[in-house]
Amino acid sequence: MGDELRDLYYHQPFQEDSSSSVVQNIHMLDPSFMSYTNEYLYGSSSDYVNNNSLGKPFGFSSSSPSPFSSSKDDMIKQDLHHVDANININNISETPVTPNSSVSNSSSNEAAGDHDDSNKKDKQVKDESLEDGEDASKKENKGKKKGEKKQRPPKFAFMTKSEVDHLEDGYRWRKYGQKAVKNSPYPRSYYRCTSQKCQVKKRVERSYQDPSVVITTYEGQHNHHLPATLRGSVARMLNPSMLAQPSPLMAPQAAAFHQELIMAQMPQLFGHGNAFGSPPMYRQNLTHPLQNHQQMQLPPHHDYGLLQDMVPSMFNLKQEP
DNA sequence: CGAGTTTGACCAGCGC
DNA sequence: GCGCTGGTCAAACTCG
Repeated sequence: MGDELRDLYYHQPFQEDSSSSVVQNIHMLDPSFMSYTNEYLYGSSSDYVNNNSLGKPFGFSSSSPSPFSSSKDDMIKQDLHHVDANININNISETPVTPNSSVSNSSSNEAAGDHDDSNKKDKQVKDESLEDGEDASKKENKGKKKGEKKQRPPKFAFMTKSEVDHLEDGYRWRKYGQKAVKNSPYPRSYYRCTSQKCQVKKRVERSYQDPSVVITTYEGQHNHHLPATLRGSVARMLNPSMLAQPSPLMAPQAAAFHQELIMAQMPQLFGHGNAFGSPPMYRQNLTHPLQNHQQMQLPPHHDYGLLQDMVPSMFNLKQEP
């Protein structure tokens, strides 16, 4: 538990720059989200996997126990998470809470309490074998030793207020499954990166308690570049303040998903009737505002030539062959 | 026609 | 052992 909690980060991709009307808009959009973020946060994405897979919100404070706590142990677990998260916040005072997203992260060396792990490890074995073209492996892996522990890719989860379920992040994903989430009217979708040899997966589900919140969990790291076209459009589009380099305090996995978090903010930029577009427009297709970026009113002092240089360097953080 | 989505079936782990 | 659940597979389908 301790190790994974050390990897918990709160990161704010936006500078609190009053010159940016965009940022101001974000704060005005959902003033309640600060308290939401502070209240609902688990210590790690693996915690999210364990607890939220049962349809619970991303986290509960001890003062607001989950209505879906089915046992005393669950309640205790939630209290522990809350306490640990607070400790971590105190340790990382320079990384303020994101106004509309909370981030959690865990390493592959997950705590012993992650009872869901072994299940997924076996699945991973199955996937890897299939990739090698061993048709019979699917059956063979059934006989794997029970106690055998396999390394899992790092997981990284965050919540985003968004009207779209699947947030555009520059990568291409193929949906490979959808499951109903217990105690939630909203299904969970499973995506896999379409790039060959890239094992990154992500799960997307909507919080049952606050349907405007999308919970995205990533597993693994991309071993390839972003598609060039998307990279370019994103670079031209984003406010430089959003593209601040990941905090040196961030874990590698967190840094790797920094861009994802930024992109996750974009519905906030475009989806609430501000200068960039109306909510239905965004709901329809996230790329619309990107394509219409010429119409944006950009803060006068920002150097967008520099910006375009910043983006690839930031994205390069994701590459870890 | 290829790429992506849908959806029912299947599998493994866990708790009782 | 059984039922429940999360995760994945894969055939059928849709879309551009």
